[in-house]
Amino acid sequence: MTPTQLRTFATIARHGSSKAAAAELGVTEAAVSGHVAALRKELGDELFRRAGAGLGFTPGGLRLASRAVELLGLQDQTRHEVRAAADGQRILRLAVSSLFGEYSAPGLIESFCTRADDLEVEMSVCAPADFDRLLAARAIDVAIGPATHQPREGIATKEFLRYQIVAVVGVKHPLATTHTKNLAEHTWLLGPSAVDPSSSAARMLLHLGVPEHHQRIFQNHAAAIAEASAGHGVALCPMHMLAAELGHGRLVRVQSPGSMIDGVYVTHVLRREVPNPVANELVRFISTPRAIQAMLTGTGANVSRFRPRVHVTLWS
Amino acid sequence: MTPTQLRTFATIARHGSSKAAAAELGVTEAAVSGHVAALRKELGDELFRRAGAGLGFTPGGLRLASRAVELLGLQDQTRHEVRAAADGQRILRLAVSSLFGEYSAPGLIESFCTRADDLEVEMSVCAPADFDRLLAARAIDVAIGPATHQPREGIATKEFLRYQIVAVVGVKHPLATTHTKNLAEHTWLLGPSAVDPSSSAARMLLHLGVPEHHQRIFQNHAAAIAEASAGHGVALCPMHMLAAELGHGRLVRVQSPGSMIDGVYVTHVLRREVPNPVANELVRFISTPRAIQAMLTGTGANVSRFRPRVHVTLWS
DNA sequence: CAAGGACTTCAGCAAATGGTTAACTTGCTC
DNA sequence: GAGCAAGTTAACCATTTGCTGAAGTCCTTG
Repeated sequence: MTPTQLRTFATIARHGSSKAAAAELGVTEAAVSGHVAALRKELGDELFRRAGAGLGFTPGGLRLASRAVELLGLQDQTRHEVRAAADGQRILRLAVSSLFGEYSAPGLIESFCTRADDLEVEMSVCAPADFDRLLAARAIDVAIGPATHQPREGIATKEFLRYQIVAVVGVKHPLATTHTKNLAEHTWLLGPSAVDPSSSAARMLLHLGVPEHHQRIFQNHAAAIAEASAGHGVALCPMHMLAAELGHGRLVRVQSPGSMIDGVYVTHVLRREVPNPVANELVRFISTPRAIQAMLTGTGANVSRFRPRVHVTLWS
Repeated sequence: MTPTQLRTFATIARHGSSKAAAAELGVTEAAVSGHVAALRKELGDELFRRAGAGLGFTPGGLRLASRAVELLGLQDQTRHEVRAAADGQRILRLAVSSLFGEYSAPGLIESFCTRADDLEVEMSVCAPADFDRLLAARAIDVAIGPATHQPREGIATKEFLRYQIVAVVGVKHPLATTHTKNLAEHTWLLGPSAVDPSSSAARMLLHLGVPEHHQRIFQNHAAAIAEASAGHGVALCPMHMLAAELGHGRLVRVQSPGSMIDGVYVTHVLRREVPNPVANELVRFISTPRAIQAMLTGTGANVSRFRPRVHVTLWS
C-alpha cells in the first residue's frame, strides 16, 4: 500500500475509469493496472470490476477510496505542517478527556492562546486510557484528564483542579421531588464519555446497575443535559457548570447515594528528557487563577481562532 | 515519505534513540539513519538532534512524530476495513453539515441502523462546500445538508425536510422584552457552523453586520444555546428544537427582521452510475414519516452502537 | 585528554518499484 | 459474430529502495 498505489486508486475512483486515471497521472494504462493488481493482492479484494458504463466498486473498494484520499491528504498536510513548524511556528498538541474537552478546555486554550502569537494548539478528544500511549509515541505534548490512581512509568502528573459531577434532572421529572435509592430504572442521558468503560461515568452506571437499554448516548454533554432539562431523564453535570443552571431553576440535583463523582484533573507529561517548551508553559499556566477562572466559566472561542477540524462518528 | 520512513521515525520518537529503534526494527543503525536522512531532505527540517541524554526534537520533528503514528494507524485500519468489507459487512459513509449532524443525524441514523444488522455508518461532520469534492472522490456515499441554489454537475439532490432557524435569547436578556433593529451590538453565541463563511449562519451575521469580536464560537450548538439560556447572548436554534425549550419558558425568540434562516435539507448523491445500495436505501428511508419523526425528536443513540471516534480542534 | 558511545556518511549490492510495449481477455454494441 | 473499447497480464528494463559493513564525526564522561 504505497502512496503511489493509493494515489492511483483514488484517481480511478474519482474518474470512474482506469483509462482516464492513466491519462491524468500521465502514465500508461498498464502501469495503473499494475498498481491496482498490487492492491488487490495485498488486500485480498477485487476492489472494482467493469460494469457496463463505468466501474462497479466492491464495498472494500469504496472503503479504500475514502481512506486513500484521507491518507494522501494527511500525508500532504504533514509535509506542510513540518515546514510551517520549521518557520518557527510553535505548536502544542493536547489530548483531553471528553468532559474536560467540552467544558473546560475551550476557556483554557482561548486564554492560553491570547498570551502568544505564533502558537497553534491542536486538541484531540480521546479516552484517558490512550493518554500514555500517545505521550510515549510523542504524538501529543500534554494530556489533560481525570487523575488515575496507579502512577505510571515515566509519566509525570500534576493536579490542578478538583471537580465534582452530579446527577441532575429537569424540574418536572419525578426524581426532582422524590428521593429514591433505585436510579437504575430511570433513563440516563449521557455524553460520549459513557462509551468508554473505564470512565468514571461508566463505572458509576455499572455500580448503580443501570442497564444498557436505559442509557442514551448523545454527541456531547450539553445535548444530554438539554434533554434532561426537558424532563426526559437523568443526566450528569459538572458541579461548577450547574450553578448557573440551578439558579435558573431548570435543573435539580438528584439526591441519592452513589450519584456523585468526585475527582481531580491532572496534566500528564513525559517525565524524562527534553520537553516541548510550550508544554511546560501550559502546565505552569494551568494552575494560575486566570486559567482556573477561564476553565470554570468557559466562554466560547474567538471566531478567527477556532477551527473545528475532524469529527467522525461511527454507528455499527 | 514512505511508510518505512515513517515507521522508522515513529520508532525513534517512541524510544528517543536511533540505536534502540534500530534494535526494535531489527536493522542496523545505518539503515535507520538513512531513512531519517531521506525525511530530513524531503521536509527540509533537521527533525531531531543529539542532546545530552536522549534526543531533542525540533518542532517539525514533533509534528512529524504525531502524524507518522496517525498515518501508520490509518493505513493499518484501512487494511482491516477493506478486509471486513469483503466479508459482507455493509457500510454507509455519510457527510453532514454541522447543524444537521448535531440535531437530526443521530435520530436518523439510530432508526436507520435498527433496520439492518451488519451495517456500519460512518458520519463525518464537514462544511457543505466540501460535499461535492467528497462525493466526486467516492469518499462518501451520501451528503446531507442545506440545499444550495446552483445545481451541480453530476450530483442529484433530493429535498426531504424544511427547517427554520431563529435567534433566541434567555428570558433575562434585554432582547427578550424589547424589540430592536440592531442585533449587531449584541454578543452572539454560535455553533461551529458559523466558522464556515459560506454557511447560512455566517451569511446572516455578515448581513446583520455583527462584528467578529461579538461572535463567540462553541464546540457545538447545544453548548451555545445553553449559554444563551443563561442570558449571556443571542444564539441560533432550529425551530423544531425550540418548541420544547420555549415551552419551559427558558428561551425567548428574538423578534427582529433578518434574524431568521429558512431552508430545506437535501440529500446529495452522485448522479451517474452504480451507487452503493445502502445509499439508495437511506435516500428512500429519509423521507418516510418514521425518519422525519426521528430527526425532529432526536433522542440519543444506543450505547452499544454509538462510537465517537475522532474529534480534533485547532486554535491558531 | 583519551575512551567510548551514539549518530552519520559512504560504497556497494540485492530486491522491489514504477514504468514501458505488446499481447490477451472481456463485455458491450451494431 | 465482428468490431471495439477498456481492463489485464506478461516480459522486460532503468531507477530507486533498503540494507549492510566500515569508516567517520561529535559529544559526553571518566
